[in-house]
This record gives sequence, C-alpha cells and structure tokens, in this order.
Amino acid sequence: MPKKLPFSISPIFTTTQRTNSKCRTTPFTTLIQNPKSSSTSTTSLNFTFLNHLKNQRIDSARAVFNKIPSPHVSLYTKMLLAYAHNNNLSEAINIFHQIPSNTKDTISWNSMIKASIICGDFVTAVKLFDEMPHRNSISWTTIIHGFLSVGRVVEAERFFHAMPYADKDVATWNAMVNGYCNNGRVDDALRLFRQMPSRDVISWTSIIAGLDRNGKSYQALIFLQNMVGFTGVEISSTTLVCGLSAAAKISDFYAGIQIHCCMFKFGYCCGFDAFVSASLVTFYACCKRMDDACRVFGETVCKNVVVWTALLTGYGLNDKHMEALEVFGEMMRFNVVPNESSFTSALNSCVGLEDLEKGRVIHAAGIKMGLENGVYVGNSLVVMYSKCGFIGDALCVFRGIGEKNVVSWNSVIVGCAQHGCGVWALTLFKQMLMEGVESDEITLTGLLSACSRSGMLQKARCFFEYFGQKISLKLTIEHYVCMVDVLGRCGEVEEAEALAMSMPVEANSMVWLVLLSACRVHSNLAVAERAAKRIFEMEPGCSAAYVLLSNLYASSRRWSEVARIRRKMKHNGVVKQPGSSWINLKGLRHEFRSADRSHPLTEKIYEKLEWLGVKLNELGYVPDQKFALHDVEIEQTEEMLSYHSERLAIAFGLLSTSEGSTLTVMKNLRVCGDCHNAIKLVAKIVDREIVVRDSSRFHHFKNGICSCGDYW
DNA sequence: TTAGGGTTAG
Repeated sequence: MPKKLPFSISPIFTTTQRTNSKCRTTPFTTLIQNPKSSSTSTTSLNFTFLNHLKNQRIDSARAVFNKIPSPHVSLYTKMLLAYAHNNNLSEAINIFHQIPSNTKDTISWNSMIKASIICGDFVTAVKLFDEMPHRNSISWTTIIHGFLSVGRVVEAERFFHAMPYADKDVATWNAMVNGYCNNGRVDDALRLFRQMPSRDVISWTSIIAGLDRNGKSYQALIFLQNMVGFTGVEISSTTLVCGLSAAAKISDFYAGIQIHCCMFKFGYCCGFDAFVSASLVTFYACCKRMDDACRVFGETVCKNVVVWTALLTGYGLNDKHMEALEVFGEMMRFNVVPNESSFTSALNSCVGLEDLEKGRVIHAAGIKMGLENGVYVGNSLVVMYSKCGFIGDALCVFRGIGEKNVVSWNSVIVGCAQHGCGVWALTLFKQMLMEGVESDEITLTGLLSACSRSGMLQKARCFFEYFGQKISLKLTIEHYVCMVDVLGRCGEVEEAEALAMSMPVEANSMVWLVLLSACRVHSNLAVAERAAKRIFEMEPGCSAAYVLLSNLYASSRRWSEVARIRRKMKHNGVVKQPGSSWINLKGLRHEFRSADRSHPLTEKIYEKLEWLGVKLNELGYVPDQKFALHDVEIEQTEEMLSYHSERLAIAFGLLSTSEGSTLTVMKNLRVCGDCHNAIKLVAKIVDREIVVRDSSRFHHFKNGICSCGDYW
C-alpha cells in the first residue's frame, strides 16, 4: 500500500467545510424583535425571509412571509418555487392563488408552470399554460424544456411547432437541440442546429456535449474546432469542459492538451472550478498520465466529491487499485462524503484486487450511508461479491436493491452463469421478464454462458432464436462465440463448426478458440486441426491455441505431434503463458507457480501436500496422467501433477486460515482435470468449501463434489 | 426584487 499519495491536500477548502462556514448565521432575528419603524420592519422581514430561503429553511421562510404586509409579487414567486423544490405542489398553488390579481404577472405564471414541472405534474403545467393571459418566449421554452427533460419528445415537438416562429429565441432552439441529444436523437439535434437562425455559446456547447454523450466524441471535437476557428462566439469554461470530456473518451491527448492550454489562456485553471478540475483529472487519467492527473488534483483548491471521485476512478482505470482505495480512504478522512459514484469506483477497484475483505469494508460504509439498496451501489456490490467468489452474498444484495434496472439483472445473471448456477440464472431471467424489464445484448450473453456452463443446449437454442428473431436483438460476434461454445461443450462439435462457418460476419479467432477448446473436451482431433489452422492464420502468436492442440495430441499420447507443435511454437517465438494461482489474505496476494519453492512457508506447504497425498491415496485417488501433457516417465508426471500451482495455493490457504472457513483461490488458466478430481477430495478431507476461480468459471468444491458437476 | 437554454466523476 502506498504510504503517501503524490498530491497535496488542503482540507480547509473541501466543499463540506466551505458549505459549513457559509451556514454560520447572522442574528437577523434581533432586527425583527426591535423594529424602529414600519418600513425598517418590512425591510428586515424581507431580508430574513430571503435568508431563510437561501438556507432552505422553508417553514421559517413561510412564517416570516406570513408577517410581511402586502408582499411584493417577487416574494410570492420565490415562495412558490421554494415549495416546488420541496415537492409540495399544493402549497405552491396555494401561494400562487394568493397573489393579488392586479400584480400577478407573466413571471409569476411562468414560475407556476415551472413549479408544476418540477413536481412532475404536466397536466397542471399545460392547464396553466393554456389559461395564462400573456405568454412570452420563456413560457414556451419552460414547457418545451420540461417535456424534454422527462423524455416526452413528441409533446415537446408539438409545442415547438405550435410556437410562433417570431417568438422562438435562441434559448428555445437550444432547449430543443439539447433535448434531442439527451434523448438519443442526435441527427434531429444536428438538423435543428443547422436550421436555427443564430447560435450562441450555449448552442455550441449543447451540440458538442450532445455529440460526445451519443458516442460521437470525435465529431464533438470537430465542432469545437469550428466554433473556435470560424464563429467568433466567445467560448466558456463549460464549452471547454465538454470538449475535454470528448478528448478523454477517445484518449485524444493532442486535442486535450490544446483545450487545457485554452483553459489556462482564459483563466479557468485557477483551481476554483470543480468542473474544470474534474474534467482535467479524468482526461489525463484516460490518457494514462496519472502524474499529470495528480498534479491537477493537487492544484485544485475546491476539491468536491466529483474531483475526488475523478481521481479515484482514474487510478482504477489505470489498474492502480491500491492507490484508488487509498484515495477513497483519504476523501473520507477529509470529510468529503462519498456518493454513489465514489462507491461504484471503489468497489470496482476491490474487484480489480480480487479483495473481498476490502469489498466488505466498503459495503459496510455504504450501509452506514444508506446507499446499499440504491441501484448503482447495489449493482457494484453484486458484481464485487460475484467476482470475488461469493455468489450467495451477491444474490442477497441483489434482492435488496430497491429499483432494479437492466444492469442489476444482467449482473446477477452473469454472476450465476460464472458460478455454474445455470438454473438460477434462467429463473432470474423469468422474473426479469415478469417485472417488465427490457433485456439487452448482455442479458443474452449471460444466458448463453449460463447454458454453456450447465450443459443446457436446448435452452440455449431457444434463447438464441428468441433474442435474434422475436425481439430483433442484433446478434453480435460475442453471441456467436457463446453459441459455438455451448454447442461445442455439449458435444455438437460439427454443428458448432458449421455455425462458425455460416455466421453473418466472419468468425474471429475467439470463435475458433472456443471451438478448439470444445474439441479438447470431446477429443475431436479432426475439427480441432481445422479450427487451429484458422486461428494460426488470424493470430499466429496465439499461445492458447498451441497449448490446446498440443494437449489434444498429448492426451492421445501422440508425442511426435506434441513435439512438432512445440517446435512450431519455438520457431514462431510463441511463449506459453505460465500457470499461476494465488490467494489473497489480509490484503496480501500470495502467488504460486507450478512446483514453486519461493514462498517463505514452502517447507510447511510441501509437508501439507504430502499429508494430503497420503489421505488422497487412502480415498482411492489415482492421478489421471492424461493431464500430465508431457512425454515423461509416469512417476515424474505424478509429481508434476501434485505440485500444480492451485494445489500449492490451497495448501498454503489451509495452513493460513481458520478451520471451517471458505477458501478462495484464483488461477489464470483452466484448472486441469486431475487437479479438479483431487480438489474435490481435498475439500472432503479437510471438511471445508474450496472455491477456485479459473479462466473459465468458478468451481465450488464441497463434500467431494464440485458445483460444476464435472462439466466445464 | 420574481421566470427559460449548456458542464465534471460512474
């Protein structure tokens, strides 16, 4: 863990403390209690009223408002809007009706429309709009923007088209352009942007931000370039922040640097603008320049939660998960309250470290803050528990999520698939359909992989057809990879090959690799050789394909072919990825290679393995030498199998953890069949659950059996 | 004295 983060922190300037300092109130009440004259009294009441509103003390504001003799219409307006922001529409309407009719002006009518929209009551908003005596462009823009803000584009368009052309000002056009972008209608936004009679800085910023949000970051940067180069419209910090966001998304370092220079030039980089700082931190992080990101962070005076989260996320993006979690801890120490985004990023870093213990600590902090059942934190917790090997906890968190979205359902379905709980995955999908949540391409990937890992071929065929034809989901190459995988694993190797050959897009090396893997399971050398040939044409350095083919030859004891593959690997400079397994204990990762003797507890680990070997023999275990994969003497292969990396990690785990606790081991390659047999028995001997996550899935070993049912 | 349009982290 890093002892010191590479940036300086000025705690006096954190947002929380700045806000608190503002809250120190002046004793205004003394002014009311001792008035010298009627006019002084009214002035004091007005002042106190405004002060209460400013500090969001709505009841106190109302009490003072009631004492003001003949309040000015502007005070009525402020009062009703305050009620709207408190989601109290009936009281806002009450105040509106109290405005004397001779002073009720267009501004108060517009404010009441706005108040209805804030409270989500569009019927009242439209009724007021119809009833008001004089509409101006602000009345129209308010209602158009209101509809767009809740995705009701058709109604917004109806008002926009009904609005007299002469009344449409630049703000109205801007509202439409921005609304189209926010609702994924970027082509309509571009059409209006070209049609509008004049464009100001907000028009340009809207289209730049909109293009960026809709996956057109490169075009956004072109628009920014045109704005600066050809329009003469004065640029704002918001425009530059949007441009920087686009540069960050496509990691365009050159464009981002130019924008940073502009920010300097216009004086936006003095450290007081959190938007500028957060966008700079993110930009440098996306360009893999964490030193620069840290420098910007250190120079930021106004460090709010977004700036902190930008740094935390940036470290995560760069696989510096320990540093990310250190930032999370630091922000808490500086009284910056983490929000859902901070938790999401911190939990992602726990996944990156595969560190369940840290994940549980962050989960506890989330519970304290009441964020556990929110959809963002809940989804991240589901992923964290699932990827750290605890699918039961993932399901528990999932059930608690208040309003589940498609990501929640996908996360839990994919989690069940990875843990081999295929039936659960399918049951959850049924519930998802019943709750009316629309599935997407990730749902199908999750379902197909659940079927693949549980041998449910017919179900997979149904899903593939249902998603492809009935709900017209565009099938991606990922889906074909899954379908070839499930066909192959279920023994339909020829059909899998036929599907790979007949795909609407050309199969990539991943498709052929899963087919080759299935050939390894079902010992189909003919298809394997054809699949391997395809892979070597596309990816000559694919070590996994060489290893799979070599293993296939080895399991058939065709040692001359094994030697040929090895020579070919050597000739092409392909290096086999060494197998390694690791276990995380108290924040430390203990990693082992096959026959490793570098760990400080090596002697004890090998003693434990010998003891386990004796117990295994007593239970009738005989090493399966087809997994030795080397042309060596039988005695030697037995020894090599006994010291595979996962066995060393398990032996170490047994020595270092309390009896009865679940042991979780990670492996970079697939666990071999012989180790799989041995670990089933080891779990029985030591009477513990052993979870092994290999490159394919999670295996839960308990009482002599594995959750995968020997099917993986 | 009160009303409308653009922004950062995930």
